Amino acid sequence: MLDSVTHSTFLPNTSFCDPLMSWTDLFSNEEYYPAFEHQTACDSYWTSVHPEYWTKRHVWEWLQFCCDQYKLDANCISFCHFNISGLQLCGMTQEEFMEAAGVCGEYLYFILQSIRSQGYSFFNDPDETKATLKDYADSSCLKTSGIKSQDCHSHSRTSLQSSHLWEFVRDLLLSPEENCGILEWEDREQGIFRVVKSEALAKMWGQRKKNDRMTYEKLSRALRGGGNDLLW
DNA sequence: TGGCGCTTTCCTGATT
DNA sequence: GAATCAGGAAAGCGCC
Repeated sequence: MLDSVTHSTFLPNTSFCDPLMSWTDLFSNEEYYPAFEHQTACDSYWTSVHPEYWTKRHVWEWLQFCCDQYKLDANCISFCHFNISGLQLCGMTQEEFMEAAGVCGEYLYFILQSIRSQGYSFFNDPDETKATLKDYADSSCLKTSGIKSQDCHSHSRTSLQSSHLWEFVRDLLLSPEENCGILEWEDREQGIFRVVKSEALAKMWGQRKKNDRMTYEKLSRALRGGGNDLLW
């Protein structure tokens, strides 16, 4: 009852860039994206420009806006696919969006099309916009296999305060500084990871749940029961 | 308050 | 035979 290799569908878009890059990592790359203070959509320059004329930086600001505003899971997004200009972004098909952003791709595509059609008014009528997008998100999430509708709205970026086991494991994998060698990737592209320190993992999970009696046997049972088929 | 989803706990059987 | 792994079942818990 020790180390094991667990397979999940975690982080499907890992072919060309490090999926563990955080927004901080991305926006601290001043060569392409000079440091900027977070702005609301309405006081950002890119909101007043048609998407076709966005620069790469505008595209990334738009992505960040979408993640923040609509609670999209940034972990689903393959950021390297969006290192493109607005013109290239507008040329992407819905399928390409889904390839680049997984379960969020369809949603991002819808948002972009809304901005293209509505222009600046998209940001001027936030209530109506949110309602439209929420309706779309609900229907989109419902028909997206392997992900629960609440997940589309409830969890955003990496947080070690996650209450679900699969979030806890995901966050450990996404946080090497917290990982301490407890988990390590076997094949990151296929989402296969190894539990190196099973007892330590169980102890950490037990501490999280305030359960001194947690064991790896129980933890692994919970992983087998619900985590293996989840889309992370 | 009931339904639902997730986790915990205990158990059994298969495999090594 | 012991250790490990996998899964069934039921209860507990929190959330809506």
